[in-house]
Amino acid sequence: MTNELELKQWYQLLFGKIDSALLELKDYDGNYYWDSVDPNSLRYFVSNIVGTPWQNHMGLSLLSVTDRKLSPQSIYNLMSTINARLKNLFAAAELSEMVEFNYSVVEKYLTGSLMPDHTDRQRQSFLTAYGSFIFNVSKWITTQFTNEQQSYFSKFLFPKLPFDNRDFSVRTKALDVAKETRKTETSAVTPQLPEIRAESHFRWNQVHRLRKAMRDVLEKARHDRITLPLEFSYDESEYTNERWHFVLWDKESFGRYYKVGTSSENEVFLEFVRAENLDDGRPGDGLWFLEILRLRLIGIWDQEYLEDNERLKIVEYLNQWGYEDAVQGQAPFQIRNPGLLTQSVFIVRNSRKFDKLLINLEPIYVACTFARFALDIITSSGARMNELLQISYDKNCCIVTVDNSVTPPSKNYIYRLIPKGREEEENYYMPEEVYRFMSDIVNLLKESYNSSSIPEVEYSAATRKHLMSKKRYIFQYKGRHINEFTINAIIRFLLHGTIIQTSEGNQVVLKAHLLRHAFATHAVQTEKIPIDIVKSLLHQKDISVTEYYSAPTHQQISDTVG
DNA sequence: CGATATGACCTGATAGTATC
DNA sequence: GATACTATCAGGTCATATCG
Repeated sequence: MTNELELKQWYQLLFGKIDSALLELKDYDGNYYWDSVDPNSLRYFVSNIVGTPWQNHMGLSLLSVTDRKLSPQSIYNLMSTINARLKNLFAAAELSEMVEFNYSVVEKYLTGSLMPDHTDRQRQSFLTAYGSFIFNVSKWITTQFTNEQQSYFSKFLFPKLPFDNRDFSVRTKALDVAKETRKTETSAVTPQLPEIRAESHFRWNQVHRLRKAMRDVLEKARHDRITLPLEFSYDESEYTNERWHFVLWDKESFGRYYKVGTSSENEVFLEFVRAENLDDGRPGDGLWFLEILRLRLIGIWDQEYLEDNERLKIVEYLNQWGYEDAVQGQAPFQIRNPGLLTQSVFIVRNSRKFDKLLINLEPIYVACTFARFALDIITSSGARMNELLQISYDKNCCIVTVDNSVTPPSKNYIYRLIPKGREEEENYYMPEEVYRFMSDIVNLLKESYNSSSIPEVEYSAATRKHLMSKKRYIFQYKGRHINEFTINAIIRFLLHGTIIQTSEGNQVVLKAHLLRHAFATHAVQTEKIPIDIVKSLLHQKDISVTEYYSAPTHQQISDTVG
């Protein structure tokens, strides 16, 4: 018996640290409660909570919310919120034991006399999370345990508070403010939704053509046995009416020419030389992202070696595009997937060193491709981030049905994805174009994997990960599922420089969820789709949520009046 | 080795929504 | 309509890779 226990990882981690009765607690069927604790939460518990005065309180709460089947993400959020706050509170009020912790401390915090620099929203979040723990534990303990157990564990109950959220109006206030912000931002994006999609296609085409031009040159060079570097230019006439000049390098030739070395693979890359207007020969703008490269904004740009004036210049530039926290080092184009956007050490260092505009095109092309795909899906279906990420290349997810009741028969293109709050797949209808572009991505992936199939990868987002198995997710690269952080970064990259302003003239920072709001508003107000249809398109259960989403924007109201 | 660039993993705030 | 839960989004820190 003891042996069985000692084999368990949680037992090894917690033995001798937390209360032993709590550690060995079992349910009616004789299963240990700690067995079902989510690994992520267990890790957090071990590294952050063990050793604190509230470790047993938190442990009991953790078991209760786990047994009551809250989602792993919720549990993690609750636990980390409360833990962070208790840490602050104990330090600020100089407490050392749980018995000293009572409602007066919390009251001081909630009224702002303790830790005045915290926001109302933080105070309110703590109260909500704390209340949730108390609620769950008290409900759980009275239904699951004998009287003796109840009285034993009562010493591990967080003290009840004589007030709840209703006593503090901060929540409603905070929510109203947030809603209003969201509303003005949606208002700015909605009228531009078609343009956003068009712009993303246009820019993707630009990069696509550049990649093709580069590959042609490379092919020719190899065929004719010409050594790099090699200058080339081509005309970008579709919109820009410019001729762009580049030099094709590889690391070896660049290294020889500039006397620098590399220990990594010999890859080709581009140097952007100049753009000229085809009519009058004046300098042109070139690609939309050149300034991002010039300022080295991909990834974490706020490095220690930056001179003050360089830093100032970047902050100003980012502020101009709506990144208000730039001064704190906000990194809008930081991605969290290798192989996307990131230019490589060689490129970045040498760009800086020789003041050249060097471009590692493939990571940019890949990023733009996924960004375009994501934008297509969100702007045509209003899908959430988590739904987007679920799209996989297999017959259970991608379904095409034929409707024979009309002539000629029409096809429906459907993704089967699990929406928020549910456990079964539902239908997401897509335009045919989305499906067509998906096969381009599949080809890109096959090429990059150098294989006739694409591999199954682990689901990346922590939220709902427990529902998602390893699959051939479309949003993947280099053997990894692309995560939500990356998606937002590449969307911002692809649409960078698109002017989207609120009525007050503030530049809006795009993110996936904002586009969902814009989609709903656009569908109801402009496309005149009935609200109950929009509700089902968005996979919402409650029509009042859809109504809030799709209420007319300020812009549309003023258009009507004007 | 030192400096810079990138990656992996952890933490936590805040927005959104299903449900009571 | 409020609450309780669930999702999105972002920042921090430390480890590792790259190159002089």
